[in-house]
Amino acid sequence: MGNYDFNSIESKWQKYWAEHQTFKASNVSEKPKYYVLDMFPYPSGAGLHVGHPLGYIASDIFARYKRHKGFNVLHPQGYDSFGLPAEQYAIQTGQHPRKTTQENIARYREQLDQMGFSFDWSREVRTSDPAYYKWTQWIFMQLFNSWYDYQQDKARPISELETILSSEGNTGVMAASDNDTPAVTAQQWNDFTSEEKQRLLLNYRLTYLAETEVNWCPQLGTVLANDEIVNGVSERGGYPVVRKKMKQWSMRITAYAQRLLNGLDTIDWPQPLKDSQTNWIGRSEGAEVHFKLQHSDHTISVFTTRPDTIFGVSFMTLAPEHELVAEITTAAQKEEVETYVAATAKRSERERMADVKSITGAFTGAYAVHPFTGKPIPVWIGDYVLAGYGTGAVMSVPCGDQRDYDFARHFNIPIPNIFEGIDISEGAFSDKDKTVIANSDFLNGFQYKEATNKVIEALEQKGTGKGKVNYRLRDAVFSRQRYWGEPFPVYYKNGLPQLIDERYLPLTLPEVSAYLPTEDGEPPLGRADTWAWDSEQNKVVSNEKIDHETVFPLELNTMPGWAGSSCYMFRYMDPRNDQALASQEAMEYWQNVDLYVGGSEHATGHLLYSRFWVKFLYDRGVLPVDEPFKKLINQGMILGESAFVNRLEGSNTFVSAGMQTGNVMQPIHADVSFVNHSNELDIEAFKAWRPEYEDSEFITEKDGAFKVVREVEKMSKSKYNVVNPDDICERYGADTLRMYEMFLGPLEQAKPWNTAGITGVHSFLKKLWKLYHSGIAADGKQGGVFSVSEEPASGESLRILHKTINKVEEDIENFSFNTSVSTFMIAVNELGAQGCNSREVLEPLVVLLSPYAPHISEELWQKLGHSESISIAAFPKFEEKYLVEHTKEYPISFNGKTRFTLELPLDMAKEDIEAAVMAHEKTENYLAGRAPKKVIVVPGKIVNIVG
RNA sequence: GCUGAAGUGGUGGAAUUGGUAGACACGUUGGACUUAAAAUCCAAUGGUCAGAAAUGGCCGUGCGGGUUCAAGUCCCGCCUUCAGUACCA
Repeated sequence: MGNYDFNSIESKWQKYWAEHQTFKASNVSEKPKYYVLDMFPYPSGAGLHVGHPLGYIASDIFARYKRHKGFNVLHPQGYDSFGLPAEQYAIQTGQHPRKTTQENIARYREQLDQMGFSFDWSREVRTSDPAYYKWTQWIFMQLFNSWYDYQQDKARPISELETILSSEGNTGVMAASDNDTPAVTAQQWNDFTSEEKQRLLLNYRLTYLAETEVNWCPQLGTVLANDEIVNGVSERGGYPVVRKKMKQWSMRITAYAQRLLNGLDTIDWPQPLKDSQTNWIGRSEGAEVHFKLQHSDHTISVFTTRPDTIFGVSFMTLAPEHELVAEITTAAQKEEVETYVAATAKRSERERMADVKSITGAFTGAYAVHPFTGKPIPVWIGDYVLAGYGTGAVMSVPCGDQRDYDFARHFNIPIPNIFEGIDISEGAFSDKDKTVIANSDFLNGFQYKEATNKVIEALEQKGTGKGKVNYRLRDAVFSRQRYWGEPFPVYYKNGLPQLIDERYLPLTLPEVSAYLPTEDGEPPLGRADTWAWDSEQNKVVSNEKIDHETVFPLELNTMPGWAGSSCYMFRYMDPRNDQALASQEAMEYWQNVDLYVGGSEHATGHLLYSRFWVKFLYDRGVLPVDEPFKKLINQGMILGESAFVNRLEGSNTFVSAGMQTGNVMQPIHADVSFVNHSNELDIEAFKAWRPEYEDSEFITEKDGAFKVVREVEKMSKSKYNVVNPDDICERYGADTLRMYEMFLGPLEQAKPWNTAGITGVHSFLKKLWKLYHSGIAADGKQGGVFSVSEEPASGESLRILHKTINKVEEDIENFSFNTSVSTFMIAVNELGAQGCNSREVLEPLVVLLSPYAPHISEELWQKLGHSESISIAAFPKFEEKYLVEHTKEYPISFNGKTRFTLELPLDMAKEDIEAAVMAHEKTENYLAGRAPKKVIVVPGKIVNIVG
């Protein structure tokens, strides 16, 4: 019957599925819905390596499984196709990013198709497609036109705020707003010019333009959000990042801090991921305390989590960037303070982080007044206080905080002790649950909790402070000085941002002569000749037409990468709708994503931002749900096994791994394709790789082989350790690749790719094929096995089948796909040994296998006599009766009475059971009168009864 | 430092959640088929001791204690590795 010709089987079914649109999901169905989504890929020029599809395979198994289970499954795919790499490639080559992006997408699609995924491609979206980013721009506009009302705890239209302002002013408004929002009465508001009104409203809008200190990356020529910076350098490229004041769009995500936190309790995500979002949001409870300054009208506000230690304050510290620093510094201290401020400003984020140990600061000469004792408190500045957290100022309690303690020690500031019976001569005591407060007036004798409540009460009475919850989360900078991103639907009239009318969306990206910033430092869109908005004709016109009446300059920044990915999961529900993000019916039907699969690196980026946008759109009545992803699985990364050849330092001689005797070696990456599975290097291939290696010497092992050193690293082109899925599919087939990736280990764990092991899975599929066609079982026995017969199945083979169904279903539900592969192998071996060839058993087995190995399953299913696609077949049901019916009952007596009966497989010999009982009677357990609760019997082997 | 995850054969990893530790696979060794290689198939494979053998004994899940008839699994105390985060007041 021929060999297992996976290449032709796989292309045959892939073609069949495409032609029949087998996986096309309908928005109208009687079936229950299930939405399975992968984090969509950024199509890079390098194509996919074997690590990328891991999550797609897992989600595809789940999607196919759910279809079998009778669900209407939505399983779409698309591309996150705006982004920096395409733009940098464009800068180097002059090639339009649109073109490279299209080419990369075509390549991705080819690779994805090859792996037999059951995506509904009719719903594909691309973030760089104007028909798609129309809705990204639209959401931006909704944010611009909204404010956050803490009283109703939701976002509301900005027009409602205007109504409130015109009748009551803003004093009663509890809204998320800028810190320096001035108080305005209704009278003042109504007297405002339209421009003044707009300026005030910008303080409330959920996306706003503000002069903020941002992370500027000179090499990339753009600002970065906090989550795009890792260890003080840019995530992409690893370039230094400096602080810079710039006018930028920001998203008022801080308004949603508490709800983003609360929502975590309602979703089924991995705990580590929830933890990192919790930490990122960084809620802390405490108090805000206002310290009046001596000889000045100014007040310094601080946030503290330990208001109970307020009597331990011996100084205050401001961040060097604090706005009051210049004003409060005395003439005598001016020079010292200015020198210090200048010195800290010059230091990059990275230097500051690297050098946390050294203590620096300066005295301002100013004194604050203690709110309770009235004593003067010296005000210092120090860079251990961060401008971006809390109020940028702290009340320093050296006895209770190690940083304050170190600072006080360094500058000889007194360290009063306010803890009863605690020695603070060596360091601060910060364990708040183990102290009793002393030397603290009305707080004496109280512990942390009561003392905190009392202080807050007292502060509120005096009007010098209040209880407060502070969040670490910052508003997210939303502008990027890039070309390849969504343009803002914004133009500027007298420097004030105006939205273009939503009827004229999308505002499409203009053409530019080059993708670099302009000479005067403007973003690339500054090069566009046609980038002005005619507010009468409502269209983009040439910059030359800009005037003061009707034609205005458009925004030159573009949106960041996360803009397009924050709501794409809803667009899939109705991707071609040009009237709405998606129709109400579609959104009501699909609700939100039931299963989302992707990497954990998006914990504090995409996964936080999309939750924010979804909550916002829920508030505004656009979406019916307020969380995008009900359940989330993080697939682990597949790592590469790099190969290093060692070169003698400064020479052209390479030395095999076993022949290095203490010489200084320089490891060099060799392409893994030159190395076989016993770590032997193909010297000729290596020589031919680079001209400089052509004449190299090679010191080999005694047997003549040259061995490389292996090391596990991230899979990357630059490390020459990339394994390509195309090659694997070509050689072993997609079904083998799919099953092997699952077999490699637990889905959520990082693990190195090792091609050697793939033969195990591959030969399983070959065996299955052979078994069906030639009836030769795995153990070589001939028995006509699997050449399907209509005979009823034996009890034992039904038992094997249902054991397998039970285990595989359990595995899929728990995402333990790795153990299922073993289960299939065992089942096929056992059935082969049984000589089972009944259709009754084989059909369900083939269906059961299909989520993992869809192509071979489909092929065998067809051969079993079915003409319909396997994906509409009913999933085999696990029926316990097959496990039960084919077992025998044995009564077990205990202390003379029959205490219970045992269910055991039919093939269990009676002698074994009797031996078990006898063995049990000798145990201490029996002698102590304990009844057994479980009996373990191994046929022909050890027997054990446990109590 | 803090948070989280994890330590099981030569390797990747199983273990019905307290009940035969090492499933399944890779690798290795031996064998079959080949002139040979590849492919394929079969057998053995945690360590150790006894035995010609069948077989049996002992030790074994990072380390040290504990609970239990029974611990990879639970409790206490350590060690190590990885990941995230970091002067967050």
